Amino acid sequence: MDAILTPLEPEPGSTLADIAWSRLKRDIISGDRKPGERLRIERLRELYGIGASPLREALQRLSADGLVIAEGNRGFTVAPLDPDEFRDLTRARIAVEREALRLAIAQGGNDWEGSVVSASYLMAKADRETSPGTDAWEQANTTFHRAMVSACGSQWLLRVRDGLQMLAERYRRVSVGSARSTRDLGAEHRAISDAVLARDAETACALTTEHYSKTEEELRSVAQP
Amino acid sequence: MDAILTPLEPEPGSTLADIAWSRLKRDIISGDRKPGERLRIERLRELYGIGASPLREALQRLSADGLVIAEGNRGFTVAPLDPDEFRDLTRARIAVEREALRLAIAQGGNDWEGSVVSASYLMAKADRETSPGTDAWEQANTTFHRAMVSACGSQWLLRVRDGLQMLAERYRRVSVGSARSTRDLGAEHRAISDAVLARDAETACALTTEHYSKTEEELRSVAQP
DNA sequence: AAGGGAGAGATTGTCGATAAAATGAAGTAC
DNA sequence: GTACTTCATTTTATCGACAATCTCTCCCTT
Repeated sequence: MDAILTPLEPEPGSTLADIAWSRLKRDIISGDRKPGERLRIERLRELYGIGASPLREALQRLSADGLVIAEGNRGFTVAPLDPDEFRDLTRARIAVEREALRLAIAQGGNDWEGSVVSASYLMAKADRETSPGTDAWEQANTTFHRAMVSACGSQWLLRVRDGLQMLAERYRRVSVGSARSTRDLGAEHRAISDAVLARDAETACALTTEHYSKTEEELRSVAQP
Repeated sequence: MDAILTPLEPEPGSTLADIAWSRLKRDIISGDRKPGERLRIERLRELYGIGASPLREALQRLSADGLVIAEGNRGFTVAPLDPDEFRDLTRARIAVEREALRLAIAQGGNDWEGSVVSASYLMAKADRETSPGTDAWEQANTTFHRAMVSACGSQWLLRVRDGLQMLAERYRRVSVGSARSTRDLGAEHRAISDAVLARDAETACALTTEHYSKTEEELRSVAQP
């Protein structure tokens, strides 16, 4: 009896600041808000129909997340994209992910194995039917890589990993399209999940490292023609 | 000519939201704001003499940092301390720090070696003259461990590391005092910096892992008598 | 051409009003 | 006595107007 008149997400415990955060995040990651773009409060108010106070709170959170740059008395901008920063980000991501992967492979139980199989199946489907840059593919990719490490046993390691993955996703989504890839991503994903299910930590780490590095090199070559 | 009448930090580009963030952070880490304590805006306004809007923005940032819990329509609280979470945190911290340490040892140049020597000297002094929990010791400790990994070559890895270190510091500062330690922290620190300067990555990683793990176990034994 | 404002425009912060939600205390039915 | 309502109180979240502060540009003086 309450499903008809719901002008905004009626999720329990949600505030306008939360909604603004989640929408801005989505739009920045998808490239809808361009890197370097100034985020003027007045404009955002019109765009999102949300008042200044919740918007400012959301922008502060996003600046802690690394998606937005806040400069005192000079407002907010979408964090710029920089090939060197993506290299840096990739290095950090590989470092964190390798450790998480080793821990997950060492400690994961049956539930984890099940989620790995499930995510691999959906990833294979997405690799066949869609391509990088689409919402569907990106979501499958996010879920796939997260499933591999989800049993690492540390919520904090996962939280850190998720943050880095989010930043990397923005780089990929914005840069993709101009990249004519010769890679077989389906094969790479399959190899990773095979190694994970075989509990071969060293191979899984090596493959994942290569997987992320290749993406980084690919985007680098696009940025510097 | 502007150093006399400065009621608030006159640092360029600083806003009240920044000041509120930094003060709240300091007070939470030092244990001045107790774990689990409710952070009512009205009360904080009186305490810090800052309006509601900048305070809310600061609290949102702190919630992204992990020091504050924000629950929609139920306000903000200082993140609680939980021995299990500290174990989790320590695991994540060790994972990140090991990778950063390996990278720094592999890539560090002369400047880095110099900063390691300098930080070790000051750490040794602090280990002799102060004890864990004091501002002086904690600052030396923070600088010491950061110096070891500062040449890792990834700003993002450092940023993540700093965030975890900050959270861990709060656990240590709040829990210390009740702990009657039998450790020789000076010796542990010396061993670490020796291994680092000898470019012995494996030993340095092993010693750092043990160093952090011992702290975690010590605090665990305090929490469950 | 360098330096120093003046002033326009943005950003940040304050305050009070109001809406929305959670809390807690009675009260009521069973 | 327990569980469920109701209702007043308190807390939180949001808005909108205004004030204060800062930034940046442009123009003027020297």
